[in-house]
Amino acid sequence: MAGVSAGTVDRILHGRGNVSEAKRQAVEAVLGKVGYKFNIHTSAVSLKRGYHFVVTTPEAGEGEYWSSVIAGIREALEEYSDIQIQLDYLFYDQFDESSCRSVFDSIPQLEADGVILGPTFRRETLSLCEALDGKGIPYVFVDANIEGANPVASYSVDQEACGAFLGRMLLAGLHEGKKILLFRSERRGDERSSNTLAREKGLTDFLKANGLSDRLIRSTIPPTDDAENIIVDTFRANPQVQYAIVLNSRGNIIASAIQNGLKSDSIQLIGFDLTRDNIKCLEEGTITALLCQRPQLQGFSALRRLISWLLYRSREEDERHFLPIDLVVKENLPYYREM
Amino acid sequence: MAGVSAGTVDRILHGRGNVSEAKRQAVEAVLGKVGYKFNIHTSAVSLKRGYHFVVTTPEAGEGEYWSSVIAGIREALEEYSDIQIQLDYLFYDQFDESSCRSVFDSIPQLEADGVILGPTFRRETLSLCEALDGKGIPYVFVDANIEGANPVASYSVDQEACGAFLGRMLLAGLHEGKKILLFRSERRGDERSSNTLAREKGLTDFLKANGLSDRLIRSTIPPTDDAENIIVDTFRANPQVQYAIVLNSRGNIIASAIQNGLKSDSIQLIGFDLTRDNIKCLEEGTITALLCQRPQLQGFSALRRLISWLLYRSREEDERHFLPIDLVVKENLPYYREM
DNA sequence: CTGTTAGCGCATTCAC
DNA sequence: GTGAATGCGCTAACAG
Repeated sequence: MAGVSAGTVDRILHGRGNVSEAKRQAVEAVLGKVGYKFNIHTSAVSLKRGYHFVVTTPEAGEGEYWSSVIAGIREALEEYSDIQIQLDYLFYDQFDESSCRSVFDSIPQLEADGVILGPTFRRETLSLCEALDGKGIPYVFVDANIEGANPVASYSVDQEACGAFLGRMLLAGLHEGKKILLFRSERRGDERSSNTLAREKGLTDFLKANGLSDRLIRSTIPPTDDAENIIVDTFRANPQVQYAIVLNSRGNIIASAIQNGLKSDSIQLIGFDLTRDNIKCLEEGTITALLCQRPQLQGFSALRRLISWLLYRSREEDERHFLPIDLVVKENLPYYREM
Repeated sequence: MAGVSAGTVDRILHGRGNVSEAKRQAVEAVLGKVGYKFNIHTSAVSLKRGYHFVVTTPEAGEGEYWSSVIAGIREALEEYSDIQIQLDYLFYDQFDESSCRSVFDSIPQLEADGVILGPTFRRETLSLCEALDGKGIPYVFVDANIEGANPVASYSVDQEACGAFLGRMLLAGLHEGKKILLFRSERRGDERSSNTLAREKGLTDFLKANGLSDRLIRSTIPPTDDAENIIVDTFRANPQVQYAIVLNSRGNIIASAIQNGLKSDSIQLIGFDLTRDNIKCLEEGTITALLCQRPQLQGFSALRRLISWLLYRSREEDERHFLPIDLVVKENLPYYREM
């Protein structure tokens, strides 16, 4: 239609240059007129080369949060199995900044075609992103977005909204004179994760807005072996507690403490994430509800985005994607096998 | 690898016959060994023919439940835009059995390649399915499964689990001595929908199991113009009500009644489905929570399943798919734009 | 029953 | 700068 060959159209589609301005305009006019849509699958078939991606996240123990993200990445790999993709997984210790640094430092030298990045430490992440920017290597964030970096996209949930959502649940169920006990976990050398902090901010803002601030009691889970005893003591010292809250995925620890030390079933426990341990607690009824953030979909979307970026430099307006926040209880759990 | 031509492999892959047993076995052995995976997209490209599907559901007014299902179908159409698909939409009146019958009766003559079916009336549905079975036309259910039919697949949620889920929410929040007011809607000539009945069963079973049966009050929304007054009167007659429940997508009607006639903000209203009216109520705070059943994903999955069935006779073990049950409140609503 | 040929949208290579 | 030729997985049409 534009009087040019397939080769020229291909050069235009991929912005490879070596095309005269006149032909470019002619072809783009036709493309618009016929509503051309790039076909990523036939493209992949004829594409000879493969891609090499690096995936770097905190260690993903079986049944834990990050392994769901990885599972999502694997599903995308399956979905796009017509494309030859090699993945390198580089895990770091999310409680050890120097472990993160040494892993991140090694990544730019790998000359990957793209990186999927589960960030924890802001400084290390920014330094890695800067190096990747310098080499023109695209990267995508999962689980959290880091301000100041230039990712192709990020897939996470609005953590403050999570906190507010949690507040809404409490508001709906809190009885006259009862209290909310919020457990923070304290771990070796760990400044608390930014996700957890954002959740707490969302929660406290919500409680304040609804006049419930004085119902909130804060407590700390020590990293020591006698944590369970201390948790039990905290509950004993606060018999008015109706809700126990844990803002990370370790709700199962509180569940065991209640179960073993308190033998109470009047306390409602709300936690985060469908980890294997948490699922078990939900089934047994020792955890009432979990807030979840579609980790599989995060991983899936991240890899898909890298592929579409590399095969076709598709740009979108807002590349900060916020995924839904799900509430999972015993009754809807069986249907929450993601995707 | 099996010493046969592409044509023979193609015949085997699609079970088109005209292949000797020996070659079939040889090829299938190789297929298994190399982990062959059918590529639906390149298949579609070389496929000359298009497909013609019929979609038949209750009328899908803008912003209503069924329009989300349709939206999901449209998304799948987009996703598989490399395949030429023509869709015929045939809507019927879900409160008028004879409307359904006349629409369903016309479908077998259309000689479609496949049908997506949103069932309401059991008898009409079974009769249509029988006709389609006779013609070898595949069909997929959305929103509900009808026992006795032979669909390629069905995509719905477990409605009893929905009811139990709802019960769980009530159990968590119900205060001492407070009541639950369940509204049933009564409409012209309408036996109540089987989905609504299943939800009610799930709810009542749950309440009974948790010793809350005596907290439940049942009421009826008449189909008349003075419905709002009657609803208000019901609330006035039951001042102990803490929760109001509507098991269909018309929760917004109760919301207006409370808002206009009662001016109370102490009643928590829980409904179903992210319809436009319900979304508005959620944002305004007149509805506390909605249970949702991924209507878009239902539609999307249904069309995708028909395509994969026709392009490749992929069989799966259990083709009764139960989608997740989501809880949406004001705080997570912004992130629930499906898919 | 089976193989060959042509062609789908796409990417690459190479000659001009 | 540009177009022609080749090949990817796949299906269709046809010859034998």
